[in-house]
Amino acid sequence: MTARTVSLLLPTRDGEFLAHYSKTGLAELNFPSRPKPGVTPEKSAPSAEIAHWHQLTADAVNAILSGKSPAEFPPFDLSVGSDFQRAVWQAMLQIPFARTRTYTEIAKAIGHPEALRSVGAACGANPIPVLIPCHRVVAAKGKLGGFSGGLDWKRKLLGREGSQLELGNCS
DNA sequence: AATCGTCGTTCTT
DNA sequence: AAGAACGACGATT
Repeated sequence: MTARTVSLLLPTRDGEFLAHYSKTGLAELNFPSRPKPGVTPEKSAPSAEIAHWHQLTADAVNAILSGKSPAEFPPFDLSVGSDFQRAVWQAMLQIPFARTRTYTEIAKAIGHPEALRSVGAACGANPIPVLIPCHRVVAAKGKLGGFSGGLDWKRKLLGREGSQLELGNCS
């Protein structure tokens, strides 16, 4: 029995994202090219509370896409994740705007210095990309690592934030 | 370039 | 319930 969620379109200059809200907050955010299969977006928010959350989500997403630090986030519903995954996602939220961390640094930050590979898996399982900035997690030696939404998005997001990418120049 | 260590999650018995 | 396989990694050979 899956928890009921409300899905709303989120137009940006880079296409229409799709945001999913549970009873307690934003539960999932999809990139334009990867809508969650089998869901049809609502025409409008069914409650003032969700309308407010959606406004906050839209503002935050648009801010980041414009290279600006987001002012405010909606509440997140991260109840789907395991303890380990939530710890990783929380750690990613601590990464300052326009900065990056390596998978190893995140692993150390949550007290599992050896579990860096699992950290990568948890990044891929992040239900709210862009706002939970999985794009700011990069591999060691300036390598980009991977990205669930496609590496082009990771580059675009980091570029918009003005992060310095030292790619490929480390042979 | 190929291999190995490492560990949480997911898929198979 | 238990074990094997699989990674958005990193270090070594």
